[in-house]
Amino acid sequence: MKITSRFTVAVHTLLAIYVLGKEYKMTSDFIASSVNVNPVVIRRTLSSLKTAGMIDVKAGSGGALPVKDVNDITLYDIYMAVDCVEGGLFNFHENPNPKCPVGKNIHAVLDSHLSDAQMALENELKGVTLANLMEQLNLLI
Amino acid sequence: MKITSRFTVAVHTLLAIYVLGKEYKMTSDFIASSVNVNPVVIRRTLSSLKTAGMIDVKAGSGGALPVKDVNDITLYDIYMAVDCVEGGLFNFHENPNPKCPVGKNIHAVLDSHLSDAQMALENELKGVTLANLMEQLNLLI
DNA sequence: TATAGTTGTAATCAAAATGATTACAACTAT
DNA sequence: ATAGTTGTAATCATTTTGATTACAACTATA
Repeated sequence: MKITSRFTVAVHTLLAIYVLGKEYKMTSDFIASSVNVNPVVIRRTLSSLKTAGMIDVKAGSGGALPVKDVNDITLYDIYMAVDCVEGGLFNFHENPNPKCPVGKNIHAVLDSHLSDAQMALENELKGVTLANLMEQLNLLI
Repeated sequence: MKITSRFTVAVHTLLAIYVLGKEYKMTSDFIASSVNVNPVVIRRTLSSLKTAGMIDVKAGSGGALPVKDVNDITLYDIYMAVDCVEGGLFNFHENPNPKCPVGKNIHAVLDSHLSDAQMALENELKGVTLANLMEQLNLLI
């Protein structure tokens, strides 16, 4: 299986807010039409990003506003904000047989390698900031 | 979401075959009781591993046998053999709005970074061989 | 060659996760 | 007071997963 699209939706949402926020009021409806998903999906995303301290949203008045500096938001931060891989990236079969020498030790043998692989992925995400993405984006607009 | 347990099941299966194969006949039933899943799940796993050229299984006579050298099987090879992330590790929202400057360019901006992250994970898996795992396992048995 | 023990695979099922959608209360600016 | 929002619960359909049943096909061997 794959990592939930909540992640790319959240990145898209932040880019929209930071890039278009001065020109438009960034309501969930507006963002939803850029991302092309249901506005409720965006409201949930905004809620996560707000909890993570990246943006501000107020019920009633509406419109999301940037809070954090673009250099202080990495892809990893966003990935964490929307709970992509709670409890580890890899699924593990539940009850290996403890009476079998392999079943008994499979976790001891495998866990650290899986964790290393997950960390490698996450470190890569830590190396990309929203500022980087905006820089790339501005060259294309 | 997470990477399917087919992967850890396959690693467990190979370890069982390579470590216990001299002592026992490695039928799907036998392996299933070590992994603690349904024998059919193991037969499907064996089928994938056979297609990848790692083991041999014959209908009728039964019992899986090692084919490849343990130094020539990495965690990445196993991960590929059981199709963990066909079509990319990350889900992407399907139809970003091409009329929006962000929607239009979100793929151009994001794809390479996601691909880099996936490659970082996979490179880590390439660095671990079945020989490494067996070495660790033998210290514990 | 008949048989017992396997594998290969299709079909079905239940469970879990995901995202879509509806609905509506609560809030805020004007 | 109102219009436009957000926040969130509830429901739904879809997809994916792994479990399970069932059975044909195959092989060694008695």
